[in-house]
Amino acid sequence: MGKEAKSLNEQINDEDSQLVAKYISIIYRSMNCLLDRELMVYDIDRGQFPFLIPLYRREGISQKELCQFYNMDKAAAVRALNKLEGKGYVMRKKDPEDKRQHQIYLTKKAKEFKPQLFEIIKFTENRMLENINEEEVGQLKNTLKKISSNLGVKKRGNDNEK
Amino acid sequence: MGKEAKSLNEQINDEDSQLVAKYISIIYRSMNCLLDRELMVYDIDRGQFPFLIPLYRREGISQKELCQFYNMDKAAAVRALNKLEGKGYVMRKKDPEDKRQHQIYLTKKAKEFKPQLFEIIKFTENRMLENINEEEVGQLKNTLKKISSNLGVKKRGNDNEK
DNA sequence: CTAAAATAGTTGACAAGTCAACTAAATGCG
DNA sequence: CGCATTTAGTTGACTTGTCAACTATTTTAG
Repeated sequence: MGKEAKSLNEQINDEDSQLVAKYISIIYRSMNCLLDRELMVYDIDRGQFPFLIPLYRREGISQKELCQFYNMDKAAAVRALNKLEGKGYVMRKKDPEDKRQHQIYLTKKAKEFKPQLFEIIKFTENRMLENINEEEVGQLKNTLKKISSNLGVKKRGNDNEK
Repeated sequence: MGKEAKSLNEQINDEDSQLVAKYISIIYRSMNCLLDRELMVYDIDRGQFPFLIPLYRREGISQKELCQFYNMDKAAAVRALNKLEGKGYVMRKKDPEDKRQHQIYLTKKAKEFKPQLFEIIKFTENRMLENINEEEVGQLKNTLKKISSNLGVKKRGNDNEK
């Protein structure tokens, strides 16, 4: 196999190599690796930090609302918040008006971590979007938003019609 | 709960709700759910079928090449191919010229499955891209390709510089 | 030629995330 | 009211996928 310089992607260059689904999964996984590396020195993982973001805007929201923010399974939220609580980033309080729900609050540790976290988020976002101009990014977000909403809301376990 | 019609995303509508990273992960997960549902009736899972795609174009390629096609970890390929082999979709042969490598071939079962598989792939792709015109899709693929290459190749375990 | 380095594949341990089944509280309807 | 349904959260079992450490070949340099 002396000079097999061309990758499979260069040799096989048809529709199936250009699927949006393929790009999405490659980007998702690569992005995760990048985040793992950036977060390595901190006491928090890729699966947990996203839940802090909506909380920085508004504390006291419920796990349900956090799930909706990311269209994510309830079980994932429980587990991420358990870890965040264990590591001292959030506190859960029973909602006095509806004892099924929790109200989630940030600790001092989480508030102090905010600048570093947003630095990492910005870094990652910039890294992904290197050499892509602002207009193109705007168009991208627009299209991705449509795709999310095309796929959206059709979960089975969580909240079905009726 | 009475009239809490606005979701968190509608209330909190700043930069952090518009991150490309956020859209990517929402789309990735929703797309997986959709695929799981479509594949449910077949004897193959979401983690396995992607490896068939390059094989439909060219048989005999190695696990390494399959990994490169998806920028995926070697371990993931081993496991997916073990399942594909177990279910009778592929066969592995030792490459006679380099006994470290395997050459991977499709079975009759895999070849017969091809039309249904491509139907599902097309369905999923169409579902994601509903109401998005061709030009926009082209632009999207273009941008996603740039992002993949911005993130690309910087794996630690697999093949580093030098 | 031979020892060292690189490469393909494998395995174990782990994180993330889904689904399904469950609990407990709240709501709705007879 | 009081029973049935819905809802928020929890748990167990499972699939994907990563990293790190390992084996067995192959390649490279001395």
